[in-house]
Amino acid sequence: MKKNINVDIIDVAIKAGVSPATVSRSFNHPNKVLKSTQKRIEKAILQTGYIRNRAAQAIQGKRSGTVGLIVPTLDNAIFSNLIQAFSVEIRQHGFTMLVATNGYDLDDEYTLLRSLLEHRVEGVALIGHDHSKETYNLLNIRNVPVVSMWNYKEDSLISCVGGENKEAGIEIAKHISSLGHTKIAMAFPNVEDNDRARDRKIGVVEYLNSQGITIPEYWDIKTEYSVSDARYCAEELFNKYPHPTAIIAGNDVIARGIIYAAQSYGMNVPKDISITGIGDFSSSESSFPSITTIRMRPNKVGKKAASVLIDRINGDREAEPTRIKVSVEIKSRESTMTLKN
Amino acid sequence: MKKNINVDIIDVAIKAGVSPATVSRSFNHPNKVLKSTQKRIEKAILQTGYIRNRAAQAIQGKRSGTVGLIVPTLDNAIFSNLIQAFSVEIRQHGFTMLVATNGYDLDDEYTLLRSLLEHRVEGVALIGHDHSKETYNLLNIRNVPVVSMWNYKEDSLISCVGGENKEAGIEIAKHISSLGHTKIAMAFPNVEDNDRARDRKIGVVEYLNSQGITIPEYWDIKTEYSVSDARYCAEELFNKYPHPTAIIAGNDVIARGIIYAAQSYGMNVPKDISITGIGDFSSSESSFPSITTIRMRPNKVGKKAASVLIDRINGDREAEPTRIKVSVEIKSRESTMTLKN
DNA sequence: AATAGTTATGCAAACGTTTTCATTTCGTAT
DNA sequence: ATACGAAATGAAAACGTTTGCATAACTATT
Repeated sequence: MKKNINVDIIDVAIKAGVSPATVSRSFNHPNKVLKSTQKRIEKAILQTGYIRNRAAQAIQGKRSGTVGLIVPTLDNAIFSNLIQAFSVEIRQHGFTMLVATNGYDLDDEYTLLRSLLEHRVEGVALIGHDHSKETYNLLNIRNVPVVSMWNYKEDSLISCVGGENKEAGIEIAKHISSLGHTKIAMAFPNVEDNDRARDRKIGVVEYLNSQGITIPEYWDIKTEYSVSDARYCAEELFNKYPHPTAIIAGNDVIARGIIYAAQSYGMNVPKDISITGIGDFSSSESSFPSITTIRMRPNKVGKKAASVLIDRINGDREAEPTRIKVSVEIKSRESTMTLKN
Repeated sequence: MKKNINVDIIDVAIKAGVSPATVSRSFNHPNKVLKSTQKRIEKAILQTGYIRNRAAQAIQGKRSGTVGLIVPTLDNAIFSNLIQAFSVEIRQHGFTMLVATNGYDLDDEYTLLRSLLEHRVEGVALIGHDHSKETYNLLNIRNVPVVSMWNYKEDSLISCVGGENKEAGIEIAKHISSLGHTKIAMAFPNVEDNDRARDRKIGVVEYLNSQGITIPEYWDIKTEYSVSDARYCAEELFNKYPHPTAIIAGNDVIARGIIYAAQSYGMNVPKDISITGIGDFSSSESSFPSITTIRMRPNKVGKKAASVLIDRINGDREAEPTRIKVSVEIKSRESTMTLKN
């Protein structure tokens, strides 16, 4: 078996009877080379099994053809819709995606960003607005095209695409309150270093307060971003009395964990207790009961963020951040109902 | 704000009062350079804000510091445990991961593989063993270190790490059959181009046949890999009579969709119907009811696959494929019970 | 038929590293 | 002190592209 590891642009050029420059042009400026020459080059590529070397291209200081993505974790429905949509869109434009996960650790994020920049990604996508000072600094100094996904912020330092999480919190609180609930619990993850969750929580609390409802500390549950931990925490809650008549969860994954807990305790959702999520992940509509939640349109956010990033890569490096607000919307489904008394 | 986009190794060298060669060595062979010189170089790096250029490194034909990963989709719990584990392990060894999704399209996969090779990934990870002839050919010709995840195959063409999916099918069928069920339905995705699902299904069918049980065609359900489609397909099934007393799903996601369907039809799982998954994804244990399934250890597979790939990258290019079988194991949980008659 | 304008191609100099080989420096044994 | 080997460093060639500039080959205009 012939191993053609080392065929380069020169071999192709020779085979096709042209200069390396022409081969290069046929990749990067196809309109600058004669159709017939292109044919010959293509044939030579096939014959030699040539695969162009992007590293050699990237070294020119031009395009590397990659963008970087840093997410807290891949192992969670929260981001998977978003990332998938982002990935598809980015590829449509000929980019390949470098992915790194930081496990919600902002220092780690900085290291990863550096590593991505070493690979000369043309742009970077991040989640949310909580990033370390070093991260922001580096992005700024190197003038990296960047977009933050998931959370809209009108005075963000960098471009962003997302919903207004505080508004999401308000909307869901409004919904629950309008159903007559006053004995309400909350289940959120640690909001430090996590602006998405923080804004949502603030929205919930502020709205409820404005309605004269306060959430006692023993109903302010801290949980991880996982079904299992949410279930566990909810069971802890159900072991004690009194029970709330509604629980507002920080996202759909947590909501699902709580619903499982309730069901395993023999409660009926929503008859015995109403439970809400935020996010509207892909399985929330088809679960049983389907989850009342706030639609944050992860697919739209992912896709839109990709195109914002690409625009920034191709466009004016000095432009003001692009900020796109994706509207949020209440999805009233089976997991909530009017308080019976 | 000073924009230091273009600081290179030479600038650092000058600042540190050494030659570029020494700076390079301090990255790649730190033991070959004096401690005191290293200190000076590090200081110069900090002062200049230098970020090394991996593209320029990769061009030497040496290390690019990246590995490629091609998965059908990111938007699914099936792969997320796996990928997360893979990603963490790969990074531990200083690699960055290029990710591409092919949407279960094998031609697309080939294109993506080419694109990854353009970026000179040092190795590639794929899912399963169903790949196009061109893909296998390219991997072979270029002698790319490669590992296939998720499915063990004793005569695989490439290295692999995974469980034996046929065995998984047999085990789950054995479980259901041992509970006394004979009226059994199946719900699998399209098994063409998907060896994982195909092997599982074969295992199920063969074992049941050996017990004298056959699955009628109207109980052989085709579904997509999603909660919503699985739920929809199951509802179609429940609309007709007779009902099976057990349903074997191709994986946990499908099982979950079926459970929702059953619950929404007022059935109790497992009292009215037993439902099984395959895979043991992270939320299967904490859902309600928890899902009886076959543990395929996605975390272990991902982690192990990463280390196999790295070994191959660093090791003998001509070695026989490494094949690691990760044992499968039945997890009997709440979604199944003995047939009551 | 001569000229100007266009288009296609080639030449050669970059791009930012790594590495081989040569040289210098240093420590140590005589 | 001197010589020797080892360790640290530098000089320069290489890696595989891209691109500005120059040239050659056409086309269209008069």
